Amino acid sequence: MHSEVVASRSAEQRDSKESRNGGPQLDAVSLAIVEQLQEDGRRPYAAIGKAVGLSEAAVRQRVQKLLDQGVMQIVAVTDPLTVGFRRQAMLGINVDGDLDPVADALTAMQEVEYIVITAGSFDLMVEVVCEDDDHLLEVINKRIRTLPGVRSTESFVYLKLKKQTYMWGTR
Amino acid sequence: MHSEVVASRSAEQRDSKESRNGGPQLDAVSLAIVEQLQEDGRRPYAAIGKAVGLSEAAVRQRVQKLLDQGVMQIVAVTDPLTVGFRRQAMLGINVDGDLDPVADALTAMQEVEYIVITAGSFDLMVEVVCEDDDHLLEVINKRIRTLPGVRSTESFVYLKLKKQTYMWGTR
DNA sequence: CCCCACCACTGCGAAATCCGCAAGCTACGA
DNA sequence: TCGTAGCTTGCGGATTTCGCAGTGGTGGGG
Repeated sequence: MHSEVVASRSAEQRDSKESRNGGPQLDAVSLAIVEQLQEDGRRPYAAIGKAVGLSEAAVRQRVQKLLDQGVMQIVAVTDPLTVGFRRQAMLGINVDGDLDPVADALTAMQEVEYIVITAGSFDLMVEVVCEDDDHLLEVINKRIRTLPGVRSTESFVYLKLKKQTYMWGTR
Repeated sequence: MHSEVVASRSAEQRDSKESRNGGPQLDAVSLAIVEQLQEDGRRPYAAIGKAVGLSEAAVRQRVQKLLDQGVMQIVAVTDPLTVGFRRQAMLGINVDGDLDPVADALTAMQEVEYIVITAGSFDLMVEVVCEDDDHLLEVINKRIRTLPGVRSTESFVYLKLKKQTYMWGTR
């Protein structure tokens, strides 16, 4: 029993160091736990334990640690349009010099819910959620385009959200 | 008691019909429930009930309905890089003619986790999650660019995820 | 080599939560 | 007037959560 996913920490742990990108690397068991919670964020610990081959308490500890470390978050996600935010857009941004100051300033804005540094014809791609056109205009024109370092922006206003999934892993 | 969020169904419900965009519109109470679960997807029903002014049973019923209707989902979200998917990209796509066939084909691909129809110099923006460069190349080049109707694509490979939030509402 | 600290896991009992169900109430529309 | 829909209260049993004590393995330090 308890053999479905063998931790085998000694074999898996070859690169357990912090990989340069950010968070710590996950072993096979934590990965399996994340997958379970990607299917259903409210799944009970005992059920997860059964699936990954761990006791209920162990799962609880791991989940708590994953949450504390910020590796994952368990939340409700919706289509913002349904929740009363009627204007949403993706912005492509080009920056002069260091990206970080701009990225940090954007992080501080609550209307900005998603920020990625990219390779390609944009340096940054950010997603903004606004209440209406006026709000969107203000955020883009007054708050983002005026940030020091921002050279140019291009806007893609959302017309319809077609798909939104969180089940990589489940393949 | 039970006065923090007054439902006042008669006043709120002016536009309760299906708005053209998709899901049904939410009243103030369901909105408050969603906000609670955006902060913590595992928050107990009783606590939510206290916060929004509803009984535990009523919250349970509403949450179940919201899940069934697909208005929201309660899931774990992570940075894919942490979970072993080492290549991720945003694609801007331009399409000849009707967008829907292309959007539907993309929806069927499990590597595509996010699809939006946009106004601007792209018709579609999609986010893809892949295991490595080979995988990414195959998805873009062999599976997406060959779809009938796809005129052109532009890729923005992710270098670093800087922010990811799900707490609109909480403002 | 022993000892000890540390960490992750297990097992268990108590408390809290979940869940289904029933009865009663109100608002609303046919 | 009747029926429906949604909420509330109350309840009990099953399940889950949570804290804590105990165990086993691993890696120093003496």
